[in-house]
Amino acid sequence: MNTLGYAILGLVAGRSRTGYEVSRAMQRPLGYFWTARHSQIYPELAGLERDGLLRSRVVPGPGPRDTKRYSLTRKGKAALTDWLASPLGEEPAKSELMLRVWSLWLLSPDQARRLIATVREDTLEALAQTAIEREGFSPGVATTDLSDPEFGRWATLQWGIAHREALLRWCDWLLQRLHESEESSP
Amino acid sequence: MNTLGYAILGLVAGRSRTGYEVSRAMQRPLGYFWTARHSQIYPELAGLERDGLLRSRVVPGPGPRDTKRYSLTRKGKAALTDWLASPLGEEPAKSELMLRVWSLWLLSPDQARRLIATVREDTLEALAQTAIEREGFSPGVATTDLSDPEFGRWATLQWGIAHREALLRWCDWLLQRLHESEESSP
DNA sequence: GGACCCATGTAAATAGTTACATGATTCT
DNA sequence: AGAATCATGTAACTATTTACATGGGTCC
Repeated sequence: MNTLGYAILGLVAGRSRTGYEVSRAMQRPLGYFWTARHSQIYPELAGLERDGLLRSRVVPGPGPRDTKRYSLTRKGKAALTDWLASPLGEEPAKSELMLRVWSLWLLSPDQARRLIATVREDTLEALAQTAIEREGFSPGVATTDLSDPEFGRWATLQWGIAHREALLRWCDWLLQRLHESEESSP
Repeated sequence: MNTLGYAILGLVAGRSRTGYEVSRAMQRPLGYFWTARHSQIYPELAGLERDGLLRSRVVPGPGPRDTKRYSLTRKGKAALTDWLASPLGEEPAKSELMLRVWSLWLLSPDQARRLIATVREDTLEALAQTAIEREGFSPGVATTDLSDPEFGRWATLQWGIAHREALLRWCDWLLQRLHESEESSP
């Protein structure tokens, strides 16, 4: 079983979904932590059904064609909870931003400042977006009750905010250094 | 050009390196932000040399066999700086931890608490490790001078610390909620 | 009429992991 | 003697992205 499979099971566990709905959730909000394109999702859904972790029923969709709506089987729920409680390995971090920062010394202070300033702007925008998402919750069951299927969305949203706020502070710290560099060696 | 190529150029830009040294740096410290195994690195190095972005000279290594030591060409430096200043897309986030948190409602309060407590412990350990790494700097040129090849390592280390401290606070926040849940529905 | 959303698939290519292969040196 | 580190590569497999393919409905 691969991680994408568990991601899909986690989405379908909360409520039944069509492939298209899974696909949209993998853009946002789950996409903040795990992304996949529809070309990866549809074959994976078929595989999960073949393995008896999901079941589907064909229903007339809102669109022109029939859609398959997937829901979790008992076996699927067991697989998901087993995975949740299993030991968590190291997070394989991939940050193109930090990769660029590693080589920041090759840029002029002004170019470096522009790069970080842009990141700051984008982060600020993303924070405004999360503020909107947060409004969809207040102060519902999900924010206090672990057994609510929305609890995870709430908890990960909180991390999204905390993460971006930390990034914002780091940008400010770095911009401060860069301004100092610019003054001492213009 | 792919991202791995720029990661390698960034490593070789600071000082010449052998494939093995690049490989180790991709475990730590660059590995905190971009990882690659040697099986991916050696072919990529060969490709970068073929494209004229790196040049190598064969030197007798400390080990039994001759090693190729790579350094950046003018063309390679130009490619790297162009990439650094180019528009930065969205960070494709992949966090298995947050993927699990999404489905946390499926676990008992006690199981959930154990998962997050383990993450807390691991984060604390990682922070202790970064503290050791930070000592290698104090208070050298890299911490103030953007033109120092070590500046990026310093700046990314700062982010590593800030990121982990934010994660720690989020764990504490979530554990607080989970204890409340445990009391109200045991 | 054109752009965009709904809706689901397959094919081809690239990126990344795991396993195979080899062999000297240094530490325990 | 056995394990770990140095050192470099290839082969097979899995994961992910990009492109191809199709077509109705809704909004402007």
